[in-house]
Amino acid sequence: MALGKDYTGQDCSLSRGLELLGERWTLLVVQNALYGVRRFNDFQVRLDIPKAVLSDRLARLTEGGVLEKRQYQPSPPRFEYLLTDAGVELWPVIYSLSAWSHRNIGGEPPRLFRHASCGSGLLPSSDCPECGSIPPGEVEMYPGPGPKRTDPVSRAMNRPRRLLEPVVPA
Amino acid sequence: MALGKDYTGQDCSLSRGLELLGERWTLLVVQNALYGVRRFNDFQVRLDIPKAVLSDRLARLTEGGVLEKRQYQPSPPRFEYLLTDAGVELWPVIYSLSAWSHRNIGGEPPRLFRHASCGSGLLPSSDCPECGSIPPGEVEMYPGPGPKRTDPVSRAMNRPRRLLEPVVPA
DNA sequence: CTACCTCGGTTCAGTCATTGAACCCTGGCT
DNA sequence: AGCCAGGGTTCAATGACTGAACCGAGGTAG
Repeated sequence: MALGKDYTGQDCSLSRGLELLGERWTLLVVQNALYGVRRFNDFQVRLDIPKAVLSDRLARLTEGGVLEKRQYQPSPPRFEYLLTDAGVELWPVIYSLSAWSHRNIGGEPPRLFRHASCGSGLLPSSDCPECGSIPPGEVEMYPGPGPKRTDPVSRAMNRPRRLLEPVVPA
Repeated sequence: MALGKDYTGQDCSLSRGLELLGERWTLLVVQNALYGVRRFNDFQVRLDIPKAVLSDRLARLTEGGVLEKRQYQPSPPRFEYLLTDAGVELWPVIYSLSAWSHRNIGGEPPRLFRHASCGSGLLPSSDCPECGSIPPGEVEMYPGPGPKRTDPVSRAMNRPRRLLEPVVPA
């Protein structure tokens, strides 16, 4: 990750994971991909991230097998970044870290999550208390009490929706 | 986190969590604290981290309520850093990210984990497949097939042991 | 009493990453 | 012909990380 140096000498899987995912912005990009963001411009608008950094992060995540870059129309050529299966498997990591942060740092969450088919809120592990482990496609996201961004991408995301459902700004 | 700028403008808990935990080395420090490392020097030896950075990370984690600094002997004055309850709650986050990295990036793990009382390996969520959610104190860590560091702290850690049990280098 | 050792740091110059603004190119649209 | 959108690249300034050197309090061996 940062500073050209990797975590050489470290012997654990975590350090290898952090080389790919541990840089600034990277996990927020993955989070937004889970929320349905797919296009360069939409990531940029929603995250307020410098374009050069976004470009780098999308490229690394693509190399690393977390995202896949696809052309979604031939002309003008336009691209989107989709989560791979490996990328989707990051949902429990991202949710559990969000949940930890909410419990231990505070702040009102702008978005809440529930199991779409039974309506239960999720456990910190991202499991459903009634049904156990559930895939992200069955998780419904809906507005919570916290403050929300007002850019078009965030507004499109604030309507109740499943994870992974593509965001289409107005 | 990095660059004096925080993730201002972001509206999610995750960004607040990453301000505290998302810097280089921070999560590895917490991981090693879960593995039983407590002293400045032991972190430094095991992680090969610049002392200035370690000093900064321990201070931030202490401010942030993840660690607690304690003097464990009066003379000469010596200190240790213990995980708070909030810090211990990071175990599922760290384990699930490690497990993801192992599945999706590869490499042999130097350490494996099982539920001490029933002997089952852990699910990716860090739950026991037989007993469900278990506290870190009931997780036993034992050597896996992967390469291991040979510094004294790592060697002390490579004996089978519970999470959180203090590491005592030879 | 002196020299040396450990622990737990701090200081500092050099290197590398991030930022934000400016620019660029392709291909529509008017 | 001129303008716009999407998806980037370039570049100077700023800030973080690195590694080596240094430091001070308190033991301890000679």
